[in-house]
Amino acid sequence: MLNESAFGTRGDQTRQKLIAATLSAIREVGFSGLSARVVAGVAGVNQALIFYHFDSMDGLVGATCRQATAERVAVWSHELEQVEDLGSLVRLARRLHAQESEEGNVSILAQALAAARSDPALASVVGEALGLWLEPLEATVRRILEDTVLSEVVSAEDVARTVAAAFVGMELFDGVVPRRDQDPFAVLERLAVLGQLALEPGRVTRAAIRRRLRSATG
Amino acid sequence: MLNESAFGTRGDQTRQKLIAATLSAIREVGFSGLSARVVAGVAGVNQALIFYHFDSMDGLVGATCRQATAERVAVWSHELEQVEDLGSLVRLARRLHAQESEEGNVSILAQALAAARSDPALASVVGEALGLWLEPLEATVRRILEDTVLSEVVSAEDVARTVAAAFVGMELFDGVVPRRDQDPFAVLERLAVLGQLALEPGRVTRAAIRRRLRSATG
DNA sequence: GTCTATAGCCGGATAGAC
DNA sequence: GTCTATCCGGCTATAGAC
Repeated sequence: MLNESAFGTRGDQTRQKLIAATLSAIREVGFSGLSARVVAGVAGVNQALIFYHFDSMDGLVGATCRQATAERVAVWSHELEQVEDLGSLVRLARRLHAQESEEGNVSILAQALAAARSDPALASVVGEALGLWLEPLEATVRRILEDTVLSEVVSAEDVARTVAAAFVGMELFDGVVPRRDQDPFAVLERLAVLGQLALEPGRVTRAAIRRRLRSATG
Repeated sequence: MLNESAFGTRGDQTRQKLIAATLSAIREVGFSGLSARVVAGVAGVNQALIFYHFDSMDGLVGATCRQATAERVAVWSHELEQVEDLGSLVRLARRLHAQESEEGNVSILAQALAAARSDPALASVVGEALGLWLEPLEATVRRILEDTVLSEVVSAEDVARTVAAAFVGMELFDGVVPRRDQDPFAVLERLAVLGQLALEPGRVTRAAIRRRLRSATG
């Protein structure tokens, strides 16, 4: 390797080890229990290297958030592109929830989101990360809304935002509120069936919606 | 005052001051920045009193969570009882979001929820607090679903849980993802109009739903 | 019940040898 | 780039006078 900028240099390996260790550390001790000592311990490297490579703990957490999100989005955005109707979206959400929450990834995002409420620096990083998710989701929502009465009632952007927020909220509820039924997405899946039914041409007409909206928005 | 167990004793005043101070402290420095010194400073009492009255910081946070939630629920459950249809529920949610998020209360709940993911003791307290919200909400949802086709498709409990989760998620998104439009609830309000329309008797029949559900749930 | 003082720990971060 | 050693500050929690 004559090129020094190639990947795989020792320093680069350390950086990657630290980022990976940060993720496992959050999974184990949570956002609040995170510390330079814990991360270094998990990574098996010296604690001082965190500050050499990332300047501060905030720097490390930010880098981890960026990279981890980009990786997860890369995996799922491809699947998101195949989705053409509401039912498929809910089924995808169900799979995403099942897999990612087993790995603890959604929980990490949720915790970062909560911590960001009182940490402007983290807020900008998390905002960026969330944008990575919202972009492909918005495209999918736009496709689903296309040619339905909904498209003239709400914007794909607003809906995508609401869907993502609900998804994160459901993740937060897991493990705190005991759940009798096995899967929160079962509810949504059944509602999606009804939604799709209602969206069918002729069932609810554009004229009826316009009339109702006019009288509702006094 | 001959009765020692009456409210208003000095110790009781201190306890209340500490709980109130904990709330303001979380609003100012966030869950992560919370400490005995900060709370005592805000309350204007001695730091050691926290441990005298609440044993530990966890004890203080737990007591605060319990009391603050009970107060908020008491205020809103009355309004929740008046709600009879989807549109009213969304409008109430909008007002609740506007008022409570100005005071930072929902954000506190969201942060507690996130922190609870890696703190079993906090998780049980927060779970209890969330239950206080879910109970009146579930009753309201049950009333809304009554006599609609939805009532045989989903349970009020599941829907209440999903609605609450979405609400908390939207609160978390605030301040992290920049929002172009003024109010996330505007989307829901318009969707509610459509939903109410679709629920009208005759529009989507029970028979149609059963048929569709059977073919969807392969 | 409330105060002062302090023990004891763990956190982020740095200096400087290698 | 990596290591050892260390500073310093903030944290929870307690002991003991009042």
